[in-house]
Amino acid sequence: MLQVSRKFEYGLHAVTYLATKGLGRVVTVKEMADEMGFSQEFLSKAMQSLKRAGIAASVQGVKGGYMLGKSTDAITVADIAIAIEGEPHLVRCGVKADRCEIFSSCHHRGYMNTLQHKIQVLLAATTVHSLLKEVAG
Amino acid sequence: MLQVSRKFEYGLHAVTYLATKGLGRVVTVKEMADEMGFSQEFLSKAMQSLKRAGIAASVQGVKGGYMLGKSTDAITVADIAIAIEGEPHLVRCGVKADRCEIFSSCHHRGYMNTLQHKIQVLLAATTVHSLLKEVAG
DNA sequence: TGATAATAGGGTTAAAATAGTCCTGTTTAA
DNA sequence: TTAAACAGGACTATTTTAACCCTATTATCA
Repeated sequence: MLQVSRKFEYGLHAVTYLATKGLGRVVTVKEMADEMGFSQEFLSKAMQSLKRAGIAASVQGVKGGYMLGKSTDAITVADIAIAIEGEPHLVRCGVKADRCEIFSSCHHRGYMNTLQHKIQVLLAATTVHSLLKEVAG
Repeated sequence: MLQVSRKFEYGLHAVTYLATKGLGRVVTVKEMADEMGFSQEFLSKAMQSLKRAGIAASVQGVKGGYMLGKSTDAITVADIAIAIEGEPHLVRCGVKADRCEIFSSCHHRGYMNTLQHKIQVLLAATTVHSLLKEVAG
């Protein structure tokens, strides 16, 4: 329950990595994968998602790679999560109301939706900029 | 990402079901499974977890079944989650530090631990009693 | 006292989600 | 025109979750 996917972790690490390299510097997926010990192909998928969301920008061709698409204080952890995992659905009936057999008498759907919103607020409250100031504990 | 397991949903529904039946009334797994459209065997596992955590109490033998083990305002959503899923680990390095390849230079471990704690606080802030007053939306 | 209806729980299988790989195409610097 | 990189579709492997099966135990009741 409530565990973040590896793809999200890769994406978050990649963003902080790019951030430490500065806004303009182009970094290859290979460099990041080697540096952090991730699967290059899989990290590549995460980068593509980040690019589509505008969080990263890419340069194609030889000497190509990725860089940040925005400043570090314009990217929140929520942005990265949504880019990589899509909109979260804490509880199943949020996704498929017709599948839930006790939909009409459900006692916790409202609560779960509220909870999901609160978690989203928590994620949106942290920018990459503030994350970089964190010390590993 | 960030989706609750079916076992937890079953458990939560079962607890609210027991709560509506009153503290003393013994209810069988069969009744709950039929009523809510769940797998009887799987719900049974969830009930066993809830019992071990003291959230539910059981009566064995014919005429046996489950009832709540505490009053509804002494059971939080966090209690149910921990009973069924164990302590949550939002991020992997919280589970296996030695497996994480960038442990020493990790920029987000501290943040993730804090985040996890905040989510736990959110879950602990809702009792079954307050949940029953929620209206499905 | 034996049949039955229930919880308790170990072990196994099935299904779904996640993680990772492979391959082909496109872009572009040198 | 070659090579290094991104882009992305399709596939496979692994892991996790969900469900099922089977046996044991408990306790009611005819």
